Amino acid sequence: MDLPAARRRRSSGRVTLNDVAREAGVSPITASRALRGERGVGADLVARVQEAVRRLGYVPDPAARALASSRSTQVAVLVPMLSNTLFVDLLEAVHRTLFPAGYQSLIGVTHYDPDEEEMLLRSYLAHRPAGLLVTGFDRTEASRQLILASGLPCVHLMETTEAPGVYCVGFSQTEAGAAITEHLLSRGRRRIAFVAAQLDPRTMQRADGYRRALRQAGCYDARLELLSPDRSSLALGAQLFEELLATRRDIDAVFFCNDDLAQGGLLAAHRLGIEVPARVAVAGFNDLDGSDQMLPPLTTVHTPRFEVGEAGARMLLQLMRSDTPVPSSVRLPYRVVVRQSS
Amino acid sequence: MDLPAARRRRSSGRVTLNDVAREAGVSPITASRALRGERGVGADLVARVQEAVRRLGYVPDPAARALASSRSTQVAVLVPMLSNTLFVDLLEAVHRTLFPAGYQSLIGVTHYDPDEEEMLLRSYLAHRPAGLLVTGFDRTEASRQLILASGLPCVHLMETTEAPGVYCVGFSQTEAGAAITEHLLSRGRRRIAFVAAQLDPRTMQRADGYRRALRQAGCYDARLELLSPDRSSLALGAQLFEELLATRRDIDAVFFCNDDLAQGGLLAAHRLGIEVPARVAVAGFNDLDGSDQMLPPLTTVHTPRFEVGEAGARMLLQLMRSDTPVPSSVRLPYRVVVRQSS
DNA sequence: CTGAAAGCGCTTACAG
DNA sequence: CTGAAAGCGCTTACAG
Repeated sequence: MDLPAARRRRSSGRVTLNDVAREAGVSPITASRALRGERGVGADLVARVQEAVRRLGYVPDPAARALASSRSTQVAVLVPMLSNTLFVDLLEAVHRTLFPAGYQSLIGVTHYDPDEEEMLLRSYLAHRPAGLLVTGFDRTEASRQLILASGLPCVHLMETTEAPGVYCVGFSQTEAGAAITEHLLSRGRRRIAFVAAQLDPRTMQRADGYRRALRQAGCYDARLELLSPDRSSLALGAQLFEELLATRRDIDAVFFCNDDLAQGGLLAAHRLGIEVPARVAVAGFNDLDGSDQMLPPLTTVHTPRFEVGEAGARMLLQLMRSDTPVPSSVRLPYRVVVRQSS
Repeated sequence: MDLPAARRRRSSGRVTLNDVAREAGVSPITASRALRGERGVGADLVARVQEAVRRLGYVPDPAARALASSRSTQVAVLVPMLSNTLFVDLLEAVHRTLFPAGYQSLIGVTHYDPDEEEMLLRSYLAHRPAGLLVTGFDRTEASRQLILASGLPCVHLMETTEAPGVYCVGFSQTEAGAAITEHLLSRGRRRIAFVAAQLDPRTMQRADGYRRALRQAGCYDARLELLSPDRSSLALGAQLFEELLATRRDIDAVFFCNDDLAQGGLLAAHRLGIEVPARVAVAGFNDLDGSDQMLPPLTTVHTPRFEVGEAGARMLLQLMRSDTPVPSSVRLPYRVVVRQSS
């Protein structure tokens, strides 16, 4: 054991593919192919390899695999913010779909900042992920180039486009915004305010839907929009609702761009003694936890984030297998949930 | 270019450490050392290497690094559930501390299931993380062994122990549970109910604190505990509150083990026309988003999850540098936040 | 303080 | 359908 070769060993005692191959009486290449389910390997050999794996307790080394194949089993998933529970649900669905297929989610939170997204992208791309899941289409030109140059399969979540070669799963934020506005119109409301925070692209698409619906009804009034770049929260919703009521006294409805704001607005209405929906109807967006518990229960749009996460992950799985998903753009249904606040 | 050697090339065109070394006129080993800030490299050489890195746009390959050093720059972080925004805050603080130091968080969600934690641990350990951040101490024996056998630095979050060799940052869930109960006692309440969901270890520690405080005051009554193994949510809080009021009519206060339950309870009280705090005082735990907006604003315990995340990540950073953190167990302060619900 | 050699544990590309 | 050789891009261990 004092041979130079032995002294140079750095072996960690880890069970390697070589050990498995020897145990199964095949070559390492065959063992590798058998493990990865590459077809063209005899069924008997596959069985022998799997048995050897079980007996030895072999665990493949992702680092070695990534180095040799220049592709890991990690999928980078970029979302704006976890305090918006919408994205927690999305991640949950992504994880449930990807993990059983052998992929880990490498979660990145961009805080709605394109520059931060670009930085995360650089960092994660170095890890040779097997694929990319990103939120929406709004990013820096450099980010776009990074994604393109990586040549990695990439699926865009939450929004859709028909641009060729772009894979995406989402729903129409604009139409959903219009739908909830039309619901308020159908209740006889005419002075419908729009209150938004964060002002990210999807929020502004909802704003577009709101505007379109009101213009169509001949009720649009730009002064009824209250937009704040601050982070969305119940407290901000309450504050904006108060501000709205103090400055636009004739409104008869409010569409909040997210349920947390709407919940805050509803609580503020209580505090101010403003009757909902008698005096003002209130609607939210996303159908988050607690909205059905509010007083009165909140009318909102139930968005298919679980479905988006699952379908998006499935599409990515196809791309990673070099299959071509058809269609490349999937638009999922949302649902207006009418409760007592409108 | 038709030499056998050339035909076998798989080069991805990637800029490698070799390129950097050549550009800087040093050996790859020296370049490697200079990049990792290993001391014992001449300052002039370090500068030349860094200049070459900049010029070539070199990005180190984490897979190759992990394979060669059997250590990656990823830190596995295991939390129970992201729908409890407590853990979103924790992760945020962890990421803010680890990322600038060159580490990525590999987030794993256990869903409060020790078996799922074990599975995630196996999967993540294969990735040779540089360190481990786990929630609490309650896990399978196999998980414990996996962590031990990995030899990786590991910091436990949210709870503390004085057991030697165990690194942890948290606060006393038991004392915090006792403190909020004592606050209710100090308000003259004597029939104080305890309502809990999920029933994870930390929830049960809060229950212990509740019991201890009430026993000390001679007010403990086991029938005032309402424990549900279901997932915590506003809806469940509302339901449990109704159940409590229907079956324990003489209570004068409720301590909910988490703010989401308490918020649901407060909303249920409104619906039922039960005055808070006149008829029943209500207290929560964690001080989550919206608790200050409730009607009335919720009395709760503000828990130091940002601080736990940051201090825990810092401690892990020390361990990964092979420093020995002193002390090995850090107990952070919580704060009883008295609002109008009590 | 710097370097030449070997190796980490896989997979790719070629051959048969 | 199976395999021997080379290589992925780093770092470790040894030497000077």
